[in-house]
Parts: sequence; structure tokens; C-alpha cells
Amino acid sequence: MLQQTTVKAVGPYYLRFVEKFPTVQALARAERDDVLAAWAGLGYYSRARNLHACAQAVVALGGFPCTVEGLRALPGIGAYTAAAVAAIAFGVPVVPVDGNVERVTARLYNVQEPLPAARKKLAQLADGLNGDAAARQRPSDFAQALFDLGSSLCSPRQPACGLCPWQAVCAGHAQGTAATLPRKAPKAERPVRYGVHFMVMDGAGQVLLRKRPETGLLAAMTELPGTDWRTTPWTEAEALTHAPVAAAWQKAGAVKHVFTHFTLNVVVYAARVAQFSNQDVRDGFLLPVARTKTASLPSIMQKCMTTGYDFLHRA
DNA sequence: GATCCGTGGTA
DNA sequence: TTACCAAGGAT
Repeated sequence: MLQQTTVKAVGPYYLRFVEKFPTVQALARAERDDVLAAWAGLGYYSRARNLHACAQAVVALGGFPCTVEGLRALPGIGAYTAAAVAAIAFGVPVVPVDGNVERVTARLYNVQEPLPAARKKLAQLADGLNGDAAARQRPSDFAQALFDLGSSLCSPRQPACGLCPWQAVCAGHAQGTAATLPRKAPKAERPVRYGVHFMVMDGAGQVLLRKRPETGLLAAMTELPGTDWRTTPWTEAEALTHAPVAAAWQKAGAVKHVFTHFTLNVVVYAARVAQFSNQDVRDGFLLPVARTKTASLPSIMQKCMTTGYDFLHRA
């Protein structure tokens, strides 16, 4: 959960998750869609599928691997997580290199080469920190101390060098470059895409939903029926040809959502119907609107749902 | 190596 | 508002 996600955001998800799946065996035998539902809103949903597959692999192995190589072979476990688990859970003297450790290391050795090209060099330098006997003796504490140093004092924008225990040995501080490191290659600009989604509710308060494809963006998550997300806006007439049912559609509002690699502008249309026909539900399923908070709706779809619902209750 | 993959917080 | 960033991994 903590891969690219803050401790604060993870906290409540983690507590609910371990209550629902208390053991690796429980997680392994759970339905994949229940795992995805427990993850809804956290983002990077491949992590949930990988974690589920990982639990099944661990159960098949008869227990957790305790070496970096063994851990690294599991689904969703890369170089960082393998080292973190090895050091923290099994006391293996390795240094997990996350964003914090990359930053601390780049400053400590005044590495000017930009990321991501500098990644290998930074990993080697970070591993070298383990040359210290005290660090090697307490791998778990050393790893977490590096995380905490990076997230508190050696922070991205304005590092508190005056309070840093490593100030005297930090090349970045000596050179006055610390606050500018690590350098990063310029990012590509974020393109804009446009989509339309439809929120329709029947007299019993049921909403029509459908499941997204098994691969790609928001894979296997739930969504409101709609158009694809393309690079040009949809006209109303064009959009309505994609409506899931015949109804008196009204424009309920617009939703903007920023993904990692594009910005999405969605127009939400809303309507009421007395009841759905079997034909209406052919490509999807119905869910009481009150239960959509616990469905596997990603945040963008939660926003669309709220926009449609609020509109229907004003109109 | 480059691209894809979410979301929320903060300066 | 924009831009950056977070205990990254898979393809």
C-alpha cells in the first residue's frame, strides 16, 4: 500500500484491509473483486491484484521467503519492497532505496546526475551506507531511520540541514547544493482527454454500473457507463448515442480528474427511469445508490456518481 | 530506458 | 492554480 502512497492516506485503508483479510491465507482465498473493492480509492489498482497473487504464491510456497532474491520473485515485489521486507521483517543487512533514500543519498554524495539515469549509482551509494557496523547490526532501524530522515529533515524543498545529524559529512550541504538535489529530468507535459459518463437511477434507487476491462487503466474496476476517453471533446448529440438506456438525459455537471499521465475532463449526464429492463442491464449490473460507497468505484467514478446524484436530487 | 499506472496533500 | 511528491512495479 505504501508504494507511492503516503502513510496518512494508507492508514485507514490498512486497518480496514487487515481486519477484512487478517492472514495471508485469508487474503489468498479471497475473491479478487473483494480485494479490489477494499482498495477502491487508493489508486494504482495493479498493486491490489499483485498483492492478492502474492498471497497465493506465499501460501503455495508454504511461507514467506526470507531472502531478497526470494522476495523479489513474488508478484508486486520489486527491488525496493524486497529489500524493505528483508531488512525490516528478517533483519537482512540491506538498504531499501525509496524516494527518501534516493534524496538523502544524492545530497550526501552531491550526485549531480539527474534521475532516473542516476538510479543505479544512487542504489550503490545507498548500499554502501551499510559499511557502517552499527547500521549493519540493526538493518530494520537503519532503513526506517533513513526513511524518517528523508521525510522530516532531509525534505524535498527546504531541508533542515541545521538539525541534521549528517550535516558535517554531507557533500551536498558543503557545496550548497542540497536543496536542489536530486536533479530530475524534465517531465513530459500532461495531455487532456475528454469523456462522457451516464448516471441513471430507477424508482427503487438502483444505479446502472458496469465493469471495466481486465487490463489497462482502472483495470477490472467499476464505472458508470460512458464513452471512451479521447483527445477531443464530445458534442452532446455525439455523446448521447453512447447512452446506456433511452431516457430524458440532462447535463448534470462536469468533473475534472488528474491521472499520472493525463488530465481527464468528464461531462456527466443524469436521468431517472421508472424501472430497468433486462435489455438495459445487458452490459452491466444494478446497485442500490446507498451501496455505491462500498463498491469498487475508483475516485473518478465516485466524483461522477456524486455529480449525477446531487443533480437528480436538486432537479 | 520509456511508458503506463491513481490519488490526495502541500507550497 | 500549477507543480511536485509520496516506504514503486510491470511491461
